[in-house]
Amino acid sequence: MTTAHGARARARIEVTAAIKDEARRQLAAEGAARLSLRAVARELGMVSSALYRYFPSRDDLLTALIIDAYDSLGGSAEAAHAEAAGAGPAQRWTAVCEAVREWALAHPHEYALIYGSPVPGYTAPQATVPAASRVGLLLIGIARDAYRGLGLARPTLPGELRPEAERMAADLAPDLPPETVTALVAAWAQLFGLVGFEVFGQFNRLVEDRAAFFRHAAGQLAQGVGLVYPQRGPAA
Amino acid sequence: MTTAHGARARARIEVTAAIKDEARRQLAAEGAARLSLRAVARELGMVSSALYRYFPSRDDLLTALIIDAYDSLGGSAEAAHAEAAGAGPAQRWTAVCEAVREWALAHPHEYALIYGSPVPGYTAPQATVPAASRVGLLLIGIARDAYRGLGLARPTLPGELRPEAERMAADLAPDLPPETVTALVAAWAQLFGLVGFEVFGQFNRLVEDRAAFFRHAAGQLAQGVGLVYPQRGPAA
DNA sequence: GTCTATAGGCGGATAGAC
DNA sequence: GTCTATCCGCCTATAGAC
Repeated sequence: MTTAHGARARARIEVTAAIKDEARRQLAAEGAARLSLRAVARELGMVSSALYRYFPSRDDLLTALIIDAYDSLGGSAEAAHAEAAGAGPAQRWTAVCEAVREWALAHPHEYALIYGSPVPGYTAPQATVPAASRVGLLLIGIARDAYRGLGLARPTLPGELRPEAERMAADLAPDLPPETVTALVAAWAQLFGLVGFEVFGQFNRLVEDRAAFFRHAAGQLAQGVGLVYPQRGPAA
Repeated sequence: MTTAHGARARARIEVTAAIKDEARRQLAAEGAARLSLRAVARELGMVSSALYRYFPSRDDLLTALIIDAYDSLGGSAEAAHAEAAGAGPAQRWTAVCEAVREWALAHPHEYALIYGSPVPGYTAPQATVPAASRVGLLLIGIARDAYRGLGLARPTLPGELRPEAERMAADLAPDLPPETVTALVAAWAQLFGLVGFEVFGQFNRLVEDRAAFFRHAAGQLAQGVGLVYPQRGPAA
């Protein structure tokens, strides 16, 4: 019984994975807006109606792909952060940014799925939120470490923005100065601006040494957040 | 003869405009990837084959929409810049950034068309380049004015990036310091990161007073470029 | 869980009459 | 420039047999 159940469960997992893999391939060829259950089934040698046993609709497949993409990106970023564990906040910041960039360049279509144009007619369910938050939480954590270690400069803030800054801080990181939280949110958006421009080709014929350009820009972002005291950790 | 020609030419222009208008409406409903000549024709009470007299293919219609979008955005930005003509570089910078943001919020689907995910299978022809460059040229012009008026701080640049910076400067603005050109390109990408996050909904439940948030962030971008001496112009 | 069959659509693009 | 007709393809989703 358990064996049979186990085998069935295993088969289900494998087929589900195969469907998602093929769907990802199609994401590259057709884009999320034209992702088609039928085409996925055809490519897998299945019949389209069989897929409905795994994903009740096209949108559910899309949701699964989105969560996978966020988790894949989040995992890469967390791994890079863990590898830089001994370094100072500025280095760890840059390590995370570079991991985001590298993941995006390696998975442009999944990047487009999560940070590109929304798919018309589709709205991501709340179930995507935890996975989507991972990179942001990582960046907040780096700022928090710097703050606790007094390695954080406090950015300036116009009075006009103070109420909003306090609201954001209460929501995202009540233990950090509102100025820092505001700068973090801005840097987060700007990071994906840099990455998106590169992935989507806006830097074509404009920036050649994109790795060096990005490294510098990411460092400037760290500075904007206030991570200005690069504390060398134990020897690498 | 000339009258007949004129009438025909006028009719052609009007129908072309109607096709593009309807196509823009569909962009909102379906997205660029699913833009369909047939659906446009249906909505206009035409027959699909008639559209081919105006646009030889779906991609040509897409190209026309892209150029229109870039021109619309560029025009808005240029108008905002002209209105701020008397102000200092930092104010003019912020005016242009805010015009970009407002245009994007007013035309989210056209924004997605030009700065969102690329449409799979479509590559924009060189004909889009001049329209696409307008905002960038405006930003370069502001920095140039500041530079000529000695109102420009020179950003720092790591040695690693110097060759690339010099290459970019030679391409984009040989009269400006390479450090400035590099900072400009980064700020340009970051500007669209901020705008994109807002337009595509990444700030939902996160940033509430988005206008104030953006104004501040745009000002920080200006500072990163070196536009730090706000010279008040003649009274507004 | 997979199959066939079916309903009820949709698309790009072309030929050839008018 | 617009029409009809046509080629040949595509899609989501369901019913019901096995």
